Amino acid sequence: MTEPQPKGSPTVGRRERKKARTRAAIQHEALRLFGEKGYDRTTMEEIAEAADVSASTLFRHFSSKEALVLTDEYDPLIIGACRSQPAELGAVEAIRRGILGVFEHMSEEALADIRVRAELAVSVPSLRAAMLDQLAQAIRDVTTIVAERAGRTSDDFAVATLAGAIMGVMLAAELYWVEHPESELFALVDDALAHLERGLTL
Amino acid sequence: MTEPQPKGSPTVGRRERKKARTRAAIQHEALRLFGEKGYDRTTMEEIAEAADVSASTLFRHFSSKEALVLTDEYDPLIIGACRSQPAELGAVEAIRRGILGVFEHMSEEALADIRVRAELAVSVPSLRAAMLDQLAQAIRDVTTIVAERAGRTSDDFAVATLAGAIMGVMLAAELYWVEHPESELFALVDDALAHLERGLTL
DNA sequence: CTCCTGTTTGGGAGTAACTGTCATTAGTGT
DNA sequence: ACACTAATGACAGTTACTCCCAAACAGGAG
Repeated sequence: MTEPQPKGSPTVGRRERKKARTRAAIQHEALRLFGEKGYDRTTMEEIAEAADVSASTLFRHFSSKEALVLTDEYDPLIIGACRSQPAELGAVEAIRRGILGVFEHMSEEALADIRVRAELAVSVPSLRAAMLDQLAQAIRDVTTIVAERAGRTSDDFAVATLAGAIMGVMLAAELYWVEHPESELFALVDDALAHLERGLTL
Repeated sequence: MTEPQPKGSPTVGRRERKKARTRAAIQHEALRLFGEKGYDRTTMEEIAEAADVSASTLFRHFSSKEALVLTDEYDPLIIGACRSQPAELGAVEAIRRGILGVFEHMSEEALADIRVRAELAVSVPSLRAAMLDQLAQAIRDVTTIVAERAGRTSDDFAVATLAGAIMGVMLAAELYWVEHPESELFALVDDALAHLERGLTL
């Protein structure tokens, strides 16, 4: 066990850096091509070509074409942010603040990226479909958070129901956002969760 | 314009009946094979073989492998049932009664079918994914119903939020049901919507 | 520097879900 | 019986994805 990172590099050696760069390059080229030519009209081979890697390598980094669009690193951040909210807050409020906290610290670039992905994810059937896997994972995560704050187990049906409602209103916000381009995602998510906390009265 | 249906046949002629029978046979064999061999280990050709049709015909009836599991005829029934609830009921209550009304009139066989599908839809990634398309459509349908009852437009964000919450709690009920086989789907859906109407208090 | 080890990559063969086309068959209205 | 349309079948082609094996390469030990 000699020191793993001798100098400035905070995480790892050249190997992993190269890997990360390759991965980023692939995703970058993929999103570019999807934007230029359309998702369906872009083949995995073209993406591999553009990123100057073999098709094998592409599939090792991204297990599916959908993953090229849907993969991001925000979910763990949001979960952490929700968890670290003051304990006296209710679950919905904690999640609301957690989400908005993460959004606030994002660059304009990253936000634009999210919008592109969301538009793709809504307009391309196979992507729209693949999103549910993310949604299901999100429901599980939310269930855990809700259970923690309520002092109940994740098996509690009331907890599951609330988690479902939370993800439901957030999904509705996202869909509304894509259909109304002039709106702002944060504001909608904020509104939706606030509306939920007030009991969804019309 | 001579009379389309001369005798007792309420809808159509032999051609469409045959078509419907072929379609039903395909789906039946598909679900059987999926149950026996597993979804991934069953090919479209095997299904075509088992239903005694060509692969072409299979794809004409079901545009994708997922559609074989996810296609059903209940959504329009449920929508109709919700619409025909007394006008004085709130949206959530109308939907609750509409859904339970349809479920009540279903045979044990049909219910078992639904269970098999739900289990497949949860356990098989590509199906889990494809469900979101159904979910999105359901959210749109629910949005319409909610808007009607609230005397608002479908563009109203509060309406969209409520619709999202309704589908969210129903999805949560379905997921809970699959994870807790001893529970009853109706009861869970009923509970979930009732919980929602009471404001999702823990 | 040199060898050794484990990881990343590339290449190629193979599978299976689709797609499109065209000829054939089978119901339907006249 | 005859024409018309809808359903089917057969076939070739595309593409996402998997498996496998060999080459290149980074990192540590002698």
